[in-house]
Amino acid sequence: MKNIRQRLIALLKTGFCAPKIGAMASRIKEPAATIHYNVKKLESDGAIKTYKAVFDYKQVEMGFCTFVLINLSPTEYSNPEKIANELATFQEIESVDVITGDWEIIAKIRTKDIEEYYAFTKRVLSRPGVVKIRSLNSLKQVKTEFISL
Amino acid sequence: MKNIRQRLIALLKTGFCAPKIGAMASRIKEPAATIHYNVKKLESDGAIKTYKAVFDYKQVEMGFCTFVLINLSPTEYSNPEKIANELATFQEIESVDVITGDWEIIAKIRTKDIEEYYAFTKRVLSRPGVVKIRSLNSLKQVKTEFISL
DNA sequence: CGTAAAATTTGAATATTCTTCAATCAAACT
DNA sequence: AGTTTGATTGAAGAATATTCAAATTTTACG
Repeated sequence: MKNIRQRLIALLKTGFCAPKIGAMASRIKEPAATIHYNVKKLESDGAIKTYKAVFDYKQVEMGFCTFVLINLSPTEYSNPEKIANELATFQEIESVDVITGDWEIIAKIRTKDIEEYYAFTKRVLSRPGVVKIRSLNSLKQVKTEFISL
Repeated sequence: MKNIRQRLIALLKTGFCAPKIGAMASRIKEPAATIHYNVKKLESDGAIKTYKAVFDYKQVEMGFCTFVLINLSPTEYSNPEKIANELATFQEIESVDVITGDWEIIAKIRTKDIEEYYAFTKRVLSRPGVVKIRSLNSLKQVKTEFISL
């Protein structure tokens, strides 16, 4: 057993998928060549970033989900995207947004369990520029990535 | 011109994609039949929910992104999932979670612009059981669905 | 341990689906 | 109206996925 499963999950999480031209063609009752043309156009316009899989994250070691609100130090206010971009590099982070209101950044984080989450906060969230964080822990994931669970 | 584009976006947002067996096979240097077997296993285990496209949402009329924190009335505390499930039915809602802390639910919402968002709040978020909401507006989307933008 | 059953891996044949292309049609602009 | 650009289409060809039976590995259990 070569543990191919874990490597496939890593690949499918962000890519290695393709549109089903024929299935869409029959769904909307247009010729496949027409669908093909329109999909290629979406791609070349840059409107489509990637094709990927959505998982039942509990089954693939990413079942613990937390939203983290982050306050930056005043020195970072001129460029909140710097820290946002740093956070975005971690594969545990599903999303990062710079936001309005009492907090500067919101990040959505997926780990296996609370222990891994604790390790992640120590490793990643404790960094210069981050002065305060608040964790909102997901008790129940009802919908993710537009997919109801 | 049949405006096929919009219909394709709607389909690709939640499905109508498939894994690229051959590309993954060469990437991790294993036979295509092996990759095929493992992917089908992930699917039959229910670990994979769907294959879908991720968009540059600004280009597809979903550029305005808001996180909404929701307080429920005490009568809903016994079953926060009821309202969470109701919210999940709307295609504007990317994610819904029941959470710990000062708020019961967090939802991520995508609309074309602030006007559409305002209409959405009036139409959807103003409902029995929801007693208070706070909107955190995204100023800059750095990463979504594990994809850096 | 040892053995049987179950699960996984694999190459090669087959089946399915995508992609291309030249022709046609529609829209936009002078 | 005429010209250019963009969109649609059927059919041929190219590429990719799927199946299957055999070999191998892992797991379960006596």
